[in-house]
Order: sequence, then C-alpha cells, then structure tokens
Amino acid sequence: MNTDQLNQHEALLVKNGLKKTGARLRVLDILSGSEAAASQPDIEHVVGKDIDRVTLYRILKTFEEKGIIHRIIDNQGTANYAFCHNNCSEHAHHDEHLHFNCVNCQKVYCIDNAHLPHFKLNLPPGFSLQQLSFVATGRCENCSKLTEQK
Amino acid sequence: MNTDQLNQHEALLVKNGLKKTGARLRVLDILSGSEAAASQPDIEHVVGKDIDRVTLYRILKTFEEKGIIHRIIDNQGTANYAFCHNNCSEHAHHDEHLHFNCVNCQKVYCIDNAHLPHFKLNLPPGFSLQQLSFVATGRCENCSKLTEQK
DNA sequence: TAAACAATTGCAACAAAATTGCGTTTATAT
DNA sequence: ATATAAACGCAATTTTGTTGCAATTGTTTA
Ligand SMILES: [Mn+2]
Ligand SMILES: [Mn+2]
Ligand SMILES: [Zn+2]
Ligand SMILES: [Zn+2]
Repeated sequence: MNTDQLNQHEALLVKNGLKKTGARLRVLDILSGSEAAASQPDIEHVVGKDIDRVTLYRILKTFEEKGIIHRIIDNQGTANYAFCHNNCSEHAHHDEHLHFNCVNCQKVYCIDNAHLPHFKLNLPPGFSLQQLSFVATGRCENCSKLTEQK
Repeated sequence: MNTDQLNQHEALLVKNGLKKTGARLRVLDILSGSEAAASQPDIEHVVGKDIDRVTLYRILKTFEEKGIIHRIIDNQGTANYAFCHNNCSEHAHHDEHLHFNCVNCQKVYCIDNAHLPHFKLNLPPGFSLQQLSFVATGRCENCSKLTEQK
C-alpha cells in the first residue's frame, strides 16, 4: 500500500532483470510486512487464490536465486523466507546472521546483531567448509509473554 | 548380519521398553551401516516393500522419542536420522555436536570432535534461548575427491 | 505351553508440499 | 503497434507425511 515501498520493490525487480508483475510485488509486500520470516504455507494462505501455487513457488525460487531473499528451513523442515540484508547477489548469498526458531509459534527470526564469534572449526580431513550457520531455538518475545501470563 | 551388533540392537530395544520386531531391527541395522545420517527417502528406498511406509515413519518417530536416534533437517528440508551418541533419553536429547551438510551429495554428517566454542548469545529482549545448533555446509570428503579428479 | 493383551503392523484413504509440462498471457524492448 | 522472451495458470504427477482401523504378533502370565 505504501507508495515509497512500492517504488522500492519495483526498482528491486528491475535491478535484478525481473519483470514487474503483480504477483511478484505482492510477495515482496508480504515479506516487507512481517517482522519474522514468512513461511511458505503462510504466504500461500495469505495470497489465497490470487496467485497460483506454482507461480508462488517459482517466484520464491527466482527471488532466492537472485539474492533478493534467503530461505531458512525451520526445525520442522518448513521453508521460511526473508529479505536479504547484505550484499547478496545472483552469485552468492551472505546471510550469515543468527536464525532464531521459536519452539512455540515456529516462527523464524533473522537476528543481525547477536554478535557471533569467529573461530576455526576442526573438521575431519577432506571436509571443506563453505559456510557455518547458527540456529537458536527457544521462545520468542511474543511466546515468552504468553507463558508468563498463564 | 553381525551377531554382536544384532544383540546390541535387541538390547537397545528392550532397554527402551520396545518390542523386538524385524522392522525395527532392520532400521537399526541400516542406521548402523552408514557413516553419514540416513535420510528418510534413503531408508524408505532401501527397505522397499519389506516395511510399510507408515510403519517406517512410526518406527523413526518412536526411536526419536526414546532418545535412540535424532533427526536432522538438511538444507533441502529433508529429514535425516542418526544414532544418538550421548546420554539421550525419553526425556531430553543432548546431541549438541556439529552437523555437516554436503552441498554436493546432500549427506549429513554428525561431527563430534569439532570443538565448538561456548559464548554468550546477544538475543533481543524477551527471547529466551533453549539450544544453539551449528550447521556447516561445504563438500564432504568423498565429494572433495570427486572434484579434484575432474 | 497356551491364553491374554497390549503393542505393533499393514492397508486404505487422505492431506500437504513440491515439481513438471504445456499452452496462454503479458511486460517490455524495438 | 508489434515482436518476443518472460511469466503465468492449469492439469497432472510425485514426494512426504498423517490418520483411522482392523489384523497380527511379541511378551507376559497363568
Ligand atoms: Mn535470515
Ligand atoms: Mn547428529
Ligand atoms: Zn514464538
Ligand atoms: Zn558429499
């Protein structure tokens, strides 16, 4: 609904050589509007019949390949999607921040300022490291509140 | 096929109050025989029609609940299973080791002796931590060899 | 050793998640 | 305005996982 944001999203599509379509802008809008990563089922539920299931899958895949969003698999194996903050591109993702997966609501939060340590991993011979990811589990802010109230 | 191992597996079932059945022993045998974690599709493929799909799911679920095996979701969202080494039980899992997910063959390796650092995570207010897991991605030993040869 | 009984399994049906092929529509460049 | 590749919608299929129920089986006990 926000015009500034709409222009921003349109620019994002153009920058990545993607056509400006209603479906794509809709997905970008949904992702913008949620504090946590959006799960595939959630997105699908929100858009309803406005966007065909297959189209949605293709949009998410394209966005991921272009480095616009990144996919986070939660503890149940469900795909969640969030905007990339860093300089991710078609060639490589650089989303090396903490992901927090709530055990209660299952939401996945991207946490940028939990400063993660740098250290040497002691891998077995022959194993070469490309990326190390950190996944925290616990209760998110909302769900912690709910527990207190009981 | 190994008699020692068979007895060991039977004892494991008895210890956990589970009946000794062919299907369960078969699953334990498969898990024993693979250096990496076994994916659900792999196991299903290996057992073929010997074990009904539903039975397999139930066996894996039971084993996980009893603390016999733990589930690792890989980067594609596929469930992988491996024996628990530590003192996991019906009540809690303690599989806090590194998981290595190969980008080429997708296999998941449990790596016990990659000493992971202890440190304080800086979580946003209201977020409470239960567990932190480390997932490395890269090429496993086998797949590294394959690349060299080309 | 035979009966008893709960645990385990197999089958059928269903649901959700994801993919493929193909014909049609549409955004954009010329 | 037109051409064209990109994007989309629809149908069909595959994979993954679940539920209910009846039949079977492992173990306990008499
Ligand atoms: Mn993230
Ligand atoms: Mn493990
Ligand atoms: Zn939560
Ligand atoms: Zn590999």
